[in-house]
Amino acid sequence: MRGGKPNNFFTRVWDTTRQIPRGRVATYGMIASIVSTSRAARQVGWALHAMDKLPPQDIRTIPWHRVINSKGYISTTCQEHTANEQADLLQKEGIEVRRRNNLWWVDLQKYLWHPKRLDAQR
DNA sequence: CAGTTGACAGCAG
DNA sequence: ACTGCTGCCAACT
Repeated sequence: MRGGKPNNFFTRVWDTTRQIPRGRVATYGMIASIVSTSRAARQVGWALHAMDKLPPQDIRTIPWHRVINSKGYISTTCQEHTANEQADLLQKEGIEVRRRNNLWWVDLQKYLWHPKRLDAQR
C-alpha cells in the first residue's frame, strides 16, 4: 500500500486468501501461520481491513469473506464489508451460515479449508 | 522512537 | 461450558 515499501505481510495475506477454494473457509490463525507466525492472527484481520484501500478490481479478486475466526464466527467489524454481506457471500457459495449467539456461524468441521501445504507463498 | 490500535486466539477464572 | 483477560505483532500516529 504505502508507496515504495513491499509490505510483504499484507501482500502475503491477500495472496494466501486468494488460495482459499470456493465453498471453503479459513481462519485468521491459519492465514497467519502461513504468512508469518500463528501468533499474528490479529494482523491478518488488519490486513484484510486494509484491503479496502486497494482498487475495486483488485478487491474483487480477494475472497475476504472466506476468512472467519477460529470459533467459526464471522467477526468483521468493517463498515464497508459487513458481517451480513459476508454471510450472504458465503451462502451463495453453498456454505451453510446459521445464527448463533446473535452472530453468523459456520461449521468448521464441515467447511474448513485443508491446504495441501502450509509453506509460505515465497 | 514510544505509545496506540485491532475483521484473533488461547487460557484462566 | 461460558465469559473475560492477556499476549501477539505489524502498521499507524
